[in-house]
Amino acid sequence: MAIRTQRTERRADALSKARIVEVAIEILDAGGESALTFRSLAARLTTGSGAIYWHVADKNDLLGAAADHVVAQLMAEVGCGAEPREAIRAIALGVFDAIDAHPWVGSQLFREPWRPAMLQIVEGVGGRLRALGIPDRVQFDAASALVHYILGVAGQNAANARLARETDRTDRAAFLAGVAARWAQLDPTEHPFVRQMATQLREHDDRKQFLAGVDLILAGVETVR
Amino acid sequence: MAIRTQRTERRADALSKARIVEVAIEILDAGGESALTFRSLAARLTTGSGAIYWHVADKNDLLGAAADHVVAQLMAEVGCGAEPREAIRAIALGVFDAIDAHPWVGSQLFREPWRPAMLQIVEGVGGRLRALGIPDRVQFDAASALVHYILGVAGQNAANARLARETDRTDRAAFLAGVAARWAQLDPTEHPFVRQMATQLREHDDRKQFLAGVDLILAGVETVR
DNA sequence: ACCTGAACACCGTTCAAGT
DNA sequence: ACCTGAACACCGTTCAAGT
Repeated sequence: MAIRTQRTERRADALSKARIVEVAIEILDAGGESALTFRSLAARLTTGSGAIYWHVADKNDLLGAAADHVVAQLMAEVGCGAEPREAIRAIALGVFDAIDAHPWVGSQLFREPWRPAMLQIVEGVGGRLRALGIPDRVQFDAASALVHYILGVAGQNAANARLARETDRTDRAAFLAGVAARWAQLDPTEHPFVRQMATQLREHDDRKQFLAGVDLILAGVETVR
Repeated sequence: MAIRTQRTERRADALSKARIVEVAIEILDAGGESALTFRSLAARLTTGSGAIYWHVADKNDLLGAAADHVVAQLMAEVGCGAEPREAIRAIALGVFDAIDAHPWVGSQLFREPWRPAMLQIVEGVGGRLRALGIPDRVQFDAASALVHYILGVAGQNAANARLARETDRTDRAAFLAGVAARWAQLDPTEHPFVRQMATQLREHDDRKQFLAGVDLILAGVETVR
């Protein structure tokens, strides 16, 4: 029974929360939120599904830790630019691009506002607003507005990515073109604006439009300075 | 076997999509997203779980239809105020209050941007922006910014409500106080802004802050007019 | 045409049993 | 201390069978 004893021998790469999160991110990136199950994760880690619970409280904790890891990495890459406005833009774009690469993060950011992911984003944006030297009251309103706007786009992109996967229109441009086509067919008297927006949606750069929204809020902040 | 024949007799209130959605909303409001299952729904409708599939494609369709119903009602109540800026504020507050009453709607708004719920919000906001007579380009950026901001707050409130239910801190004020307490205990050198924000969070009116965000974006729009 | 409810193929989570 | 994997209590969805 040499095979048997070898099988149960202690593995070289012992299980750890870091390793579990790492593999979880790989599964999420490859197959979306529905692909991550304790069974698929255990199979990839060549262990039992129950073993994961020794390192992770539950699935919520696992998803939260995975999102924290992605956001921590992105915030480290953003660094601390000199000019506050530019730094805020960099953070916003960093989150946008991170959700583009890991769509499932978008829906995770909302859960548990005391998690590192959310705290880092709020601190990153709010700290730069404080550096702008605007009144306290405005600081909090502006930080809240910017973070909620970023979350909103993140959540929408996450949902779109899920739908794109289901429809087999893998890339974002093709998916948005599909949405535009639907919008364009709406009743002109009931939805004149959405119809007009559809033509824009077909050829627009949504990353650029995202940044335009950030600038719009920042411009509003200057107003009440 | 009189009982048996009576049991299988056709009910007075026949099943319909409208009736299914109505009861689904009741369950969602009472017990949150996790309370709605085809089994619980079938029990409340005194029918088999399979019967629901005759009127509804799947759970996604059911949740979407429920959210559409709530949003349609709220948009009807908002009406069409004279001044565009006031109308946008009214729509935003309408969505905010609707999610306060039906938190599960918050996470549903993201899914399928061609659903009536999303279309009505985009049209409502965008149409009023057009009435302001600003350039096309700015109109679309502003509509995108406003809708994504509203969605972001909606999603966050939905997540908070779910957490509040799990923690038994049913009302929003108590939940936010709990978040504030956590934030206040953070490391002052790592999270100076979030710590300062915590004291604000404890006693602030988040409905008012939500409106302040809308005004901030509208002020930004005036800038590029 | 519409409804019934058992059956199927999954989940997350637990836990006695192992090393 | 850490891992294993069967078992439990659920899900959404399907579908033969009924009226």
